[in-house]
Amino acid sequence: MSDRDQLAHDVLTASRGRSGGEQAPGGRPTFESCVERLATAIRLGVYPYGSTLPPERELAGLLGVSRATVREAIAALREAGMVRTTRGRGGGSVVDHEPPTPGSEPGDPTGASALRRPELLDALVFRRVVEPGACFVASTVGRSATDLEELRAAHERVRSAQNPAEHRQADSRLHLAIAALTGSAYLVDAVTQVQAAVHEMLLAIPVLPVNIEHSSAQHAEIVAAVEAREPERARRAMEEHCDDTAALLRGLLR
Amino acid sequence: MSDRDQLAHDVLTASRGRSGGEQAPGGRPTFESCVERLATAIRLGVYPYGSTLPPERELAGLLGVSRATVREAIAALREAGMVRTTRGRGGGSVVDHEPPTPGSEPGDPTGASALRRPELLDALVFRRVVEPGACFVASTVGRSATDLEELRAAHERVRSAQNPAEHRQADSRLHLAIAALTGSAYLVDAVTQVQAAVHEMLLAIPVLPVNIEHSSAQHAEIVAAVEAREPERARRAMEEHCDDTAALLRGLLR
DNA sequence: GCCAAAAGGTCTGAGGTCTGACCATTGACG
DNA sequence: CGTCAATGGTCAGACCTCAGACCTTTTGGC
Repeated sequence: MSDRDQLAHDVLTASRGRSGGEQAPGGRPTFESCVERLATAIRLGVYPYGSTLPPERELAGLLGVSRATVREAIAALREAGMVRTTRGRGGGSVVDHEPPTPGSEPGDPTGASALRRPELLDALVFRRVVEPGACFVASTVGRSATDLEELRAAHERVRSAQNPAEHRQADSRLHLAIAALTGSAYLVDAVTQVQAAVHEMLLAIPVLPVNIEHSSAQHAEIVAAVEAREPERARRAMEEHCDDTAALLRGLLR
Repeated sequence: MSDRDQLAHDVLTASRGRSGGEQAPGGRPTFESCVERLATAIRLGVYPYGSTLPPERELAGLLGVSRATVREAIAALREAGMVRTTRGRGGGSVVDHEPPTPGSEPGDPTGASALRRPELLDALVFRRVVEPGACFVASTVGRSATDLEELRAAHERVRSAQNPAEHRQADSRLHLAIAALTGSAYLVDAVTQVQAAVHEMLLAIPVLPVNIEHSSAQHAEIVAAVEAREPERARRAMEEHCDDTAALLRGLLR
């Protein structure tokens, strides 16, 4: 199993969306959580645009559900325009470019997420703990050459992103790559959750080029510290990165 | 909703046991996760010995499942000897003293948990990130007087514990109380997970009085730092505490 | 060009879970 | 001392999910 597959496994295994504690009363938690986990994995760049999702039978194993449920989830993604499915050998579901605002609720996203705002702000607190911690651990544990390769590739993808959407996805992917360096499924799970929340928040605010530049400088420092195996420096750098992002989000979301 | 109820909500909402990614093929993930979450909440001292669990209808809401499933889960706990159930007004399920080794599998726990050892060791890594982070946050955010009262009460319970089992439970409760200080459901969730893992590991090794003494000194320092609102000091103290516990566990579990 | 492998598409019976209502028991309160 | 509200106990129908086999389509390799 390659590193990418391992990361995919961890991300797909990540806790279902914290919908406030209670599950949907409709009575179909499994199907909905599958849709959410797959959509999150795609949005966070685990399966980039144009790539092919694993076969349904494999996804069923990764997600821990039956193939029938996976199929329903993929059908939902297909209806949402996130994937295209073809049959036969070499076929599968390829990730399509996400439409601008395909949201199931046509209402404005800010209004819809008003109920989730406390949870999203909580995610920022959690992130300030988890991501710097992941940087610290990533700077101490032994990591394979392929792991480091993944890290550099993810960093490069962030720097060469052509548009905000691409940058956003590559950014998430970089943060996940750092977490994956630790080899801790718990940490990857936690970072997946916070990145999903951050992603959702960033979609709701305007992204300025100055923000991206600032972010890129911090990314460089973080990656350098992790590669140099300097735990304290890596943690500090990620703390600053989280603080700045959090300040931006807290300011623009209120 | 009181602080205690809020904590109960967070703990019960915590992610289901990370059974390695895949769910039990038997096909009853919900029921089993209910049993595990309730048992964890009891073991971690959210519902101390002799206290009464919330009514079934309320638990159903907290756990996000139907009352029928809650009833099955409580029935399982009853068969395991963890609770006693009485009917009528003022009745309910009261937490009974846990029998020494009621485990569903009569096999030795070490052998049974051999498969989970990588996950348990991973929990130690995650803990080293999450608990110090919770201490840091708890030392920065505003906390209510009742929150601080909870903290002091939990600390006092640890110090006055009469036997190892009681000490173990009070210790978990103290760590949860610190996490609850942050007001972050994510952090409480994470600490719940790591405490459940730590609890499981500590049950498998002999506990020496010298370990408890060492631990108590660190607890005092941690609580003092949190109360004094010194984030760096609190984090550092908890890091040491986690490192020492981890060293003990890693040494005795291999 | 043929064929086997790889993928999605379909079906069926069994079993788990949810919703919602109703019954039975008991103690708190007037 | 009686009432009744709170609590556990029970049931039925609908829906969801699972497992596994089988079919259909497509393509890569011989």
